[in-house]
Amino acid sequence: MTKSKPDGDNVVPAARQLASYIQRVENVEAEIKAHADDRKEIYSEAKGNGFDTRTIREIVKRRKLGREKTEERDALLAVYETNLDSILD
Amino acid sequence: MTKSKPDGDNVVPAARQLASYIQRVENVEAEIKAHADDRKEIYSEAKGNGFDTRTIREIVKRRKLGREKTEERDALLAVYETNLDSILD
Amino acid sequence: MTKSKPDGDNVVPAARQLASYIQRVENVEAEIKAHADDRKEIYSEAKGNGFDTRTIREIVKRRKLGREKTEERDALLAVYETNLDSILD
Amino acid sequence: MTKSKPDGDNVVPAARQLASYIQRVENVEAEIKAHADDRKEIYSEAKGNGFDTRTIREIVKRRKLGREKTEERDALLAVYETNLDSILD
DNA sequence: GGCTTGGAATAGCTTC
DNA sequence: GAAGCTATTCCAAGCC
Repeated sequence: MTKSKPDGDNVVPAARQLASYIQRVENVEAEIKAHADDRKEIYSEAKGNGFDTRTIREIVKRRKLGREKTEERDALLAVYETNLDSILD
Repeated sequence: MTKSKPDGDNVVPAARQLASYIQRVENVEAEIKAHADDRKEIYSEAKGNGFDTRTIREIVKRRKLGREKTEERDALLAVYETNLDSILD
Repeated sequence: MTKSKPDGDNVVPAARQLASYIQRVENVEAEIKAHADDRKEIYSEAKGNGFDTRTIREIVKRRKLGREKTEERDALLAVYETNLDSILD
Repeated sequence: MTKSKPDGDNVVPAARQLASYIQRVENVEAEIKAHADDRKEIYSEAKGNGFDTRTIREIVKRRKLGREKTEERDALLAVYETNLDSILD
């Protein structure tokens, strides 16, 4: 036997550490949820004022991606669609 | 004509309002991302200390669901699996 | 007691039915997986021939949505972005 | 100029190839959708006969994972939850 | 081999 | 309350 100390010295600290991780995760998830609720409210308010939330979401995405990449993707899409126009549909 | 005011009095305010929504969404998304990064770090730290993050995630989920519902689901799963044991595999 | 028949007359048939559902689901999921693998191969081949798979995926989505709705969405996005141009960034 | 041939000799074949990929993808996606609908119907039928579809889905997942891994995960979850019992809640 | 993108599934919200 | 849509989460695979 390599140790004479009771399990409590190993297991319990590990359990406490595990509990700590779980509570920390639960705390940050509570924050995330609060902000997600805020966002939902913003969209709800925008919708109430006649804006299309889908389009707003898309704009937010495009801005996050960056103007340059967004334009590249738009351009490539246009090329592909132009080429297809004479063939499909 | 019901209005003599130029469009600017309508369109521009709408544009400003749209811009405001977008910025508010971007602000809360920045907060969400910060907290999500925190959570990722907690899991990373837990993993570094030998914990299984998948299991921790599952526990977090089960706690969020509540003890009662969790136990109900466990019980039902056990029933179904017991019944299947004599038939499948 | 409302019934003198052994449980087997109720439980076992239910268990058999449950097993049947599970196997039917597993069968269709095998089919789905096979086709999903096919799709992956097609994209892989397209990529090997120099096509951008992200753009192809987007085109597939747009075609699924339908030309009309796609154009509506594009148009609304353009309006929103034009209005924002003078305000944000 | 390295080539005297008209663009058509390059662009159009590429366009045709692109169109071919798109149609092949659309074909396999139609198959996938058909099978996904089948699966939905199976679950719907199971539900109509009193089964809990969430539990059936879980069983299908567990069987896909394999008995061994499933039992390992269950065991680890039990260990973690036992250790937490004395600390959290 | 890890990390980041992409796909699938689940769950929640919205709409009818 | 059912059904579609959206968003998030989870998992796998491909890239670095």
